[in-house]
Amino acid sequence: MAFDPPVRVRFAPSPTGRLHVGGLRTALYNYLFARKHEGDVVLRIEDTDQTRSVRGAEDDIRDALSWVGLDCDEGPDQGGEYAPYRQSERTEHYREYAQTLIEAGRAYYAFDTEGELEEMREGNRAYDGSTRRQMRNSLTLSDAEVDRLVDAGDYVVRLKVPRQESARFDDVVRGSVSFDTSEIDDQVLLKSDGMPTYHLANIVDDHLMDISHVIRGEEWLSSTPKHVLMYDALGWEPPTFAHLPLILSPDSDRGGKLSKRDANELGIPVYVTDYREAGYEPAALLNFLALLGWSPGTEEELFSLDEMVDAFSLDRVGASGVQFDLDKLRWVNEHYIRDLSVEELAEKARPYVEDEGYEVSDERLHTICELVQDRIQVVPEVVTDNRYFFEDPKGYEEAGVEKRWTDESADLLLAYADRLEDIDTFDTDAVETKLRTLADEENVGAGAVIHPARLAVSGRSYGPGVFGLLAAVGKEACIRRMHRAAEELG
RNA sequence: GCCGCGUUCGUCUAGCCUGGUCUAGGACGCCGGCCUUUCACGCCGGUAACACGGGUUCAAAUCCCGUACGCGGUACCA
Repeated sequence: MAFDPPVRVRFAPSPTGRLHVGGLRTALYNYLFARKHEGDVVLRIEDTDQTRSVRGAEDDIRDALSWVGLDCDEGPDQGGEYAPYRQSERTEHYREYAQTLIEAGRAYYAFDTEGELEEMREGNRAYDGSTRRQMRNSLTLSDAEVDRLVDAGDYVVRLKVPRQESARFDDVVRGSVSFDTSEIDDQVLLKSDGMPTYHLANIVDDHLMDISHVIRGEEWLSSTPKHVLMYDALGWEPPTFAHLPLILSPDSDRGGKLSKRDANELGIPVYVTDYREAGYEPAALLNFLALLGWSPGTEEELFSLDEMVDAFSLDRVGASGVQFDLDKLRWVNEHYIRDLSVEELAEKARPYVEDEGYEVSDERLHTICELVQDRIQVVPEVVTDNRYFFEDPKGYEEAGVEKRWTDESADLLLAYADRLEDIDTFDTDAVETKLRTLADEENVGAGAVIHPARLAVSGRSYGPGVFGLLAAVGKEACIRRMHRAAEELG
């Protein structure tokens, strides 16, 4: 469905740090909406704060987006007819419109020092219609003085917010939102270093780039009336706004936006590229994120990117904050892992296996992956959850021993180990046959051997089917581990 | 503090706009069972919610008002 004025959305991160999952979700929703309506996605880098800019951040953003496969139509890399796409390279535009605003009487120069501003704030006043007359600006100083100060170059431009008006706008997810302008202060538009603030740059670029829909986080909701005032002052039509619910920390006691600290303390990655390191499937991350704040209205939960594009609609986006749920992400990821071919899984798992210092042949890794594929949730668990494939167990799971190890276990295990010696082709069928005949001859249930064998070889009471497990661990190791378990567990 | 936004199972949500079909549906998690003389997958079942108080109405999760709570904003940060 294409819109009349063509849909153009922008994802506008600031390179003050690596791309956050919340940022990725914003990018996703923009992407889904644009693709759904056959529109364009613009990547715009909002680097107007030179002091907070972090080297490498832009590369990380690029990396993250390309890893998950959200491709933009225009941006610093691919260019486009609205270039440049870095705000630091567009300063002349901002200066031009700041000037227009001043000439229209909708903005003014201000020369207050930091000390003067501080003093005002201590008096609990805001720089607004009620105080601007007491400050040092082009509204209170003589023209000659203003010219002199402007020439000296040390000034800012502030928006002249009208008193006692209502600034209202429609938000796709929240409906009509309105603010009384007396609550809004005279926001700085152009900083003393010549750079624009977010507010100015944002509306100038959105207008110049023909952005039709502004889809961004709720933290921007309160600054939107300022933007609406500026659109009005410049005689521009504002875009359609959609403010997305914030992603909150899953720790309800802590509350607030999901932060870097939560990441470390709750084991949740916050940066997109950390999800890559942690072995999540990019498609799964996207799928999970889509569901965090949006609902298709059906009972489907698993979507490919294309399916999401199809099902997406902004008016099915919720308005309340959502807690990040790592368990749910893992569940989604689990499904994507099952959809992988064994070869793909093995290929993805290899680096994690090698990082742990283990060596393994392609053939054996393939066998291991086959065994564990439907019981892991993230790729690295091929090794972290199944170390016994690579080294002898360092101990035995206590609960398992308690439940499964009996007085006769050691003898049965030793007998089984003996019979394993006779096997030439040590495969799943062979170890199973040996075990079942032993159980028959000893007149015990197969479980009487199965459980101790699993415990001895893997150190645990759960895992892949035992016979496949034993075969994959190999003859020598199995026999060695059984002897050791018989000794240690008696 | 002030302003704005929000509030359905522990969590993500459907339902709310267009009151009755909601003894509130699904999913994650958790618990139990089946399958497997093993583990998991799978399947089946269970657990658990309309923040509170007033209205309006024959009827309210759904509409209105208030309160509480949560979140966001309140910078020459984005």
